[in-house]
Amino acid sequence: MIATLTEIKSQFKELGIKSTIPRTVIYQSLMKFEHHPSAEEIYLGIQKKYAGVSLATVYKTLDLLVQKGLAHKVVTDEDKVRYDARTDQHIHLYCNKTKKIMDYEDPTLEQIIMDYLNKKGIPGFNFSQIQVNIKGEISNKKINRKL
Amino acid sequence: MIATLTEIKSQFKELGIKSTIPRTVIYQSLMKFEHHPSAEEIYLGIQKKYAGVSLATVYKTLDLLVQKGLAHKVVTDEDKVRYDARTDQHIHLYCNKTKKIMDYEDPTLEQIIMDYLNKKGIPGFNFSQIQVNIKGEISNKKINRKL
DNA sequence: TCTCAAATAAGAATTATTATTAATTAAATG
DNA sequence: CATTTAATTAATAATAATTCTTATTTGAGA
Ligand SMILES: [Mn+2]
Ligand SMILES: [Mn+2]
Ligand SMILES: [Zn+2]
Ligand SMILES: [Zn+2]
Repeated sequence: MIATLTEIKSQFKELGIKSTIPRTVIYQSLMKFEHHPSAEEIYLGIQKKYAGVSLATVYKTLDLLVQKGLAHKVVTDEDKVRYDARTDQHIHLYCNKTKKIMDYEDPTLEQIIMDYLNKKGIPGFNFSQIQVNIKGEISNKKINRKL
Repeated sequence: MIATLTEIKSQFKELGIKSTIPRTVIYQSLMKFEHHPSAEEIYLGIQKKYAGVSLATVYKTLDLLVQKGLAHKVVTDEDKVRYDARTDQHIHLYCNKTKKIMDYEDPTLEQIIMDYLNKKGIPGFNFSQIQVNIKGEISNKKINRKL
């Protein structure tokens, strides 16, 4: 999950992304976050390691990563976009209380939904991706979940 | 689906919402929209029938409706919240091309998911609502779908 | 009808994000 | 390795959505 600098650079090269220090730092930071950070969180998180990166660059780089398929946007009903270094199909748990967004692995459920939709189809609509968001509240018993 | 003014007023009274002209007009407008409008769309749509309502009032009223359970927010990766007069469980189709959000009825699929989750549970999480968003593109064959 | 707490209009303020532009930098080339 | 140059960045201005402030208006109850 956390890639080395060399790996990132070759990944960038493959995708035709010019490799710069801000870009590698931002991408590494996004991957290291244990939750789904906003642009500002990444901006702040970076300052220790690489002060001087501007917020605009963070935004532009995140956009680039999204466009090149290295990251996904995650939206909530707050006015702030979050980013996700995971781009494979997975489910998000939204906690109404803490406002945290957690990854939830359930390949079986995803498969059930996909099988159903692939068999049935949606008249007049060509679907390419399904998104399952589950809202609720973290319950007292602590589970070590990826935020 | 489209309620009469008297119905709206009694609905408001039940929920402890003071009935005012802006509120009833905004709520009626939201219900009449065949798609999932933004605050500004409602603001503009209202002007014919009731000019003079301010945009701030539209925002405040929509927030109130959401809080009282008469409307839901619908978010997209654009920086603009949409509103939905439907508050029952239903699926949304997001068209990447037209950016339209359509309601999709599939009680069977919803039931399958609910059954699965209710049986299995999510460790450490108390879920209250699931949201299924299906992304893709409207296909050429025209289907009369609720936007 | 009168009263008054609650709601509204108008516009200022805030916040997240995007655009502009001059300076910097990374890759390609010799 | 030094040079070239197009792409990237920092700084900051601009924009767009939403929220806040406050003086005025309004609707529900007495
Ligand atoms: Mn915005
Ligand atoms: Mn905003
Ligand atoms: Zn995720
Ligand atoms: Zn809907």
